[in-house]
Amino acid sequence: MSQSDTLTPLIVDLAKREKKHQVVCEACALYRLCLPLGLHRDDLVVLDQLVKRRQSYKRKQDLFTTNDTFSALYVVRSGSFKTTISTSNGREQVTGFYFPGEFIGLDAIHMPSYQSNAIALESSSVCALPFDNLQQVGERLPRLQIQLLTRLSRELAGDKSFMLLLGKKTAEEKLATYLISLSKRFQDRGFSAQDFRLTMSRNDIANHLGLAVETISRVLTKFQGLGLVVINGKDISLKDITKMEALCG
Amino acid sequence: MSQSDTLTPLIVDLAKREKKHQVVCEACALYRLCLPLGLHRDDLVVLDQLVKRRQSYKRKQDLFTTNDTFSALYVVRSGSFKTTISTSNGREQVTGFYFPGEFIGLDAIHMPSYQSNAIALESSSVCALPFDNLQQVGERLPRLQIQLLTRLSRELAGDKSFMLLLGKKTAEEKLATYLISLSKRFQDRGFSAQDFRLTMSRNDIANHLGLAVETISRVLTKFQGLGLVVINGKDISLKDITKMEALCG
DNA sequence: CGCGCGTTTGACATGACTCAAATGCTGTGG
DNA sequence: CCACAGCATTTGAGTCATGTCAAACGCGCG
Repeated sequence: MSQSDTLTPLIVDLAKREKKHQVVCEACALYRLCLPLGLHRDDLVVLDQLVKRRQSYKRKQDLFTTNDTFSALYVVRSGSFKTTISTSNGREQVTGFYFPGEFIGLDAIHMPSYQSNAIALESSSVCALPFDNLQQVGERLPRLQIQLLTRLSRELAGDKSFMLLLGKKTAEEKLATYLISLSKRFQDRGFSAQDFRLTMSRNDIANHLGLAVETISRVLTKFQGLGLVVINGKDISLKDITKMEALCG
Repeated sequence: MSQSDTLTPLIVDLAKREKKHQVVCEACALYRLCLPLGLHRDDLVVLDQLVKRRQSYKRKQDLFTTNDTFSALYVVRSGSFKTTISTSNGREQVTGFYFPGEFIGLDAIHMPSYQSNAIALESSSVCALPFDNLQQVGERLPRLQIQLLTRLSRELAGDKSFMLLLGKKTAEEKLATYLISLSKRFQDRGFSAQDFRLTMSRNDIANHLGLAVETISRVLTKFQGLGLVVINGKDISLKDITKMEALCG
């Protein structure tokens, strides 16, 4: 079966999407970071058909909640999200933060329901990749599957080194590591590695790093005292990234 | 291209393997737990051709080390392994334990090199899945790719809830959670959920849970005092799994 | 059988937590 | 546009869970 059989209706569809400002993958600002990377042009057309674009969420709104039936993976398009899980008695752990181009929901693949809660930290939007289709389409697009494998593997590796942070690092090392990690991620996304905005609350940071809010506050003021950072509310400026990296342990 | 083109030489090859006691996947005791699950019979023949069986390792021997070039995924066939990563200044974190049927190396997919160290805890053996081939073959066997996605996703979900343990649980809750988790894994593998052997040292357990060895010792004796467990060196017997689950927090 | 490592037990130290209170910021309604 | 309410952040003081250090014990391997 040739792919061009299905091509004509698709092009019409894509045109419709353009009208609704639903930028096709190829034209998306995240193109370089997102799923399509490594896909052929024909593959992209198929992917474009699959993606549900521009779902918007405002601050504190749930993208999904534990036990919601698993239906789609999400790619952050703008803004940021946090994911959390909880103990039976209600203690909560922030398991990750997600920025544009990053995937949310990878830990629920082939589970009946999501394994965590995903909450917007600010006004944000995502592309949804309905997983049923993704799987069918994936069988025709091996490169798509490989992209998924790569993403999963990368997040897994990240979580392993986060275990090292949680298990073996001091409060200062944790915060330094966290700031450096954010800095790198923003840099990868084409933003400043030095100046950025902490869209999550101090509470979220503390929770994520396994610390108390007060400790975050104290360490941040200490870092500021050392001239390592300048802090202005949610805005932070890393004044000596090299020295900060040395503090990561 | 029909698959039977390649079938005849394969059958000869499989016969050779049988002679060398290299049990084909279909006849393997781990069949139910391992990769082949969900594959069709024809697929299995292809997979069998790919797998390098019966690589043996003795206690403390490395399966791979950080920065070794990534070449294969491994499935534990017998025995057990731990994986570790380290800070630049030499502190080490045990990131996981692996038992028969479980995959090692998933965090290195599409990386140039392994991201961790994998070390045998006892005399153990693995099946190696060379990844170059796996990828090629995967393009012809979507079900294999899906198995891989599922495995990765499951390990990711496990690591997320391990973050909850490291970040938010007390020493007692950590150890209780750990013991229950082992119990479940052994049960899944057809072994007793009550009596099993801790193949890893107290040090490894402590390290993994973000605690000191002494703390493990103390909590274990406390659990024994409460009649929750009976401990005999590396052998442990869970005397009240329900009560232990209640301690998991 | 003995050596050495792994484990247990005890005493003490401390990093980070908890509680408390002051201060600052943000979004909302009049 | 301002003022206030309510939440987030900071700072300070005291406590505690778990770590560190030290020493005895015992099991398993050669």
